[in-house]
Amino acid sequence: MELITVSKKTEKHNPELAAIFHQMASCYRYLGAKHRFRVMAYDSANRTINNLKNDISEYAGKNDGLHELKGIGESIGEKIIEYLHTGKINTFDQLKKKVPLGLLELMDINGLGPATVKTLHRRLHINNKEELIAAIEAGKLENLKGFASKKVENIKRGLKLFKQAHSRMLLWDAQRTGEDILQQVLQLPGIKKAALAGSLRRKKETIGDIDIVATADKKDWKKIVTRFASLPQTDRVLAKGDTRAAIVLKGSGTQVDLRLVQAHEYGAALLYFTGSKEHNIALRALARAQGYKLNEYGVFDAVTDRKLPGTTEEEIYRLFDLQFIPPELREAGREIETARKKHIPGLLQLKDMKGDLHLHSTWSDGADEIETIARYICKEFPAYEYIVITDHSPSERVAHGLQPADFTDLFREIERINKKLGKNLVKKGAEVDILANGSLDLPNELLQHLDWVVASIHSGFKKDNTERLLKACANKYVNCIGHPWGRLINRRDGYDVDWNKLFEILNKTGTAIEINAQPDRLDLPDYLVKEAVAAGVMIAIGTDAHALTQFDFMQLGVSVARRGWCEKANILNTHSWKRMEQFRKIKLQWGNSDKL
DNA sequence: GCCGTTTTCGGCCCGACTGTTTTCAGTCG
Ligand SMILES: Nc1nc2c(ncn2[C@H]2C[C@H](O)[C@@H](COP(=O)(O)OP(=O)(O)OP(=O)(O)O)O2)c(=O)[nH]1
Ligand SMILES: [Mg+2]
Ligand SMILES: [Mg+2]
Ligand SMILES: [Zn+2]
Repeated sequence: MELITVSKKTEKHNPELAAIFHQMASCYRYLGAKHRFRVMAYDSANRTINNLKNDISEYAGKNDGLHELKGIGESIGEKIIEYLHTGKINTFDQLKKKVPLGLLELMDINGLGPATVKTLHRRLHINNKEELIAAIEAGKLENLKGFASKKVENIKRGLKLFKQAHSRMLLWDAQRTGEDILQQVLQLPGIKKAALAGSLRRKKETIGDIDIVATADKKDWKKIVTRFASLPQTDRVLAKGDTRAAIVLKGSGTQVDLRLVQAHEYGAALLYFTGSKEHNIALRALARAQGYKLNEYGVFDAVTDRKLPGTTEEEIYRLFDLQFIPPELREAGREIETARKKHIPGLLQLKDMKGDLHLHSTWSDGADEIETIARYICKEFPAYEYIVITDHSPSERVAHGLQPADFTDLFREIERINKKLGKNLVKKGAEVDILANGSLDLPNELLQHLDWVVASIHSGFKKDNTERLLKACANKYVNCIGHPWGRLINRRDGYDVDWNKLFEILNKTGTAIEINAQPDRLDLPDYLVKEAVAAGVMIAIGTDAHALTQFDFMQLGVSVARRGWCEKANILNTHSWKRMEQFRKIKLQWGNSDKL
């Protein structure tokens, strides 16, 4: 236990500070085109701060700590310091005097941008949503130039929809819907090729809409767009033109964007529609600097406008002397400069996975018998060399956690099944609860007989849980910290963790950290995976499956790892069980030694 | 506002669709 030093109470400025910069960006967007680069700058600062490993004060405390962050320079850096000292940013206070904050909310309504909102404010003195609704009801918009019937109708609908504003979809759900719509698009007469693009192709943890790019002969486009707009699931058509259409699906209200190009433009179109927006802008700026023009139709000589050969994404990247950048890395990070240096890693692939390290059976709250699971894995995941049964520990009462005494029977059952299978596929494990004081829910005398121990927190989400996690790491039988952040996407924020400290101790003790692949967990999240790997921590991917179909969640775990820039070697369960045992042995040796 | 294999100043993407226009601004991808 000498490892555990009291970690400083983690301060928490990031969410509020990021929100301020987001609002400042919106204010400048409202104030007009002359501020458009400032808008990009504040948006970028907002993104950066929302994806930090540590609290911003940690970076501010270090020399150049702030400047090393992407999108934070002289001016925003000073504002961060000001905020940390005074709790306010003077420039923001000034902005708020110029731009009523209610107007920012109006700009979030579909179809309302800065120009429209400015007119409403200037001419009708509208300051917020309520006043806009009242003005519409009073018929005040009808006399306004530029606000004819259709526009007013659109605003009304936007206001109504805004009330039922829904959260972003989980990646898993969006993939199912996306595949479904994609199949229907592929059936449309004239379609040659079609693929999912946008955030879905980049495998972001949440998805705003479904983007599909397709190829067809130009003569067929009109027909295709019409057929697409009248798909059985179509609730409403948002836009319908010569080359693209957007619909809203019945029930879910999910938006689907379809973009058509000719066959030879496919690579450029896929590149465009995959994004991200920031990646596109950076690529296009690079193209321009090299005397080219890049758009969704291809690469063109900026002077002659002649199209350069090259029809695939790979060829387009190569034209700019860049390595191919996998979609998962195309965000607003440093992927382009990395590709220029040819340092893009060979990312983890699904086929690299050799086993599942987190799953539940009927011995606690899983739906299936261990034997059923084992047979299913043999059939559906023949590449797996091991699966670890990690049922819950006693304190998880609702999940029917196992009592220590139950493990004798459990071991016997696992041995029986392995014998029947003729191979040691099934390993003995547990997901042991980390109790409020950081101690474990099962005794060491039991843990020492397990092949793999996942320790995780299932209570006390409101406080800083670093100490509890560190204490669990200090147990030589704990091999992995499960769902380390404890967040549930769209439902519950993760608890506070001093990630620096945790990564350091994980590394020192030889403990792995989990990517829990449940669709609403994806925990660790991608940006922390990257940081963990940089800190030398090994990653373990577990589906946390509670039913047979959930073993497919492994692909989500792999997606998170890829977005965290992971190679095969960074992931523990790409290795043979022999290597896994070595990993465990090193920790045992550490545990038996003087521990530094 | 930020940023830098060429630039510590002068760049920071480019095109489709809508609604209202008499020739295009605004918004979105
Ligand atoms: N060049 C360029 N491309 C853009 C711009 N906005 C969007 N795109 C491209 C890149 C995006 O990934 C793609 C789809 O746009 P979306 O608005 O659906 O964004 P995306 O799918 O990335 O995220 P989402 O989860 O839908 O919010 O279109 C832009 O302003 N410029
Ligand atoms: Mg999208
Ligand atoms: Mg879209
Ligand atoms: Zn759990």
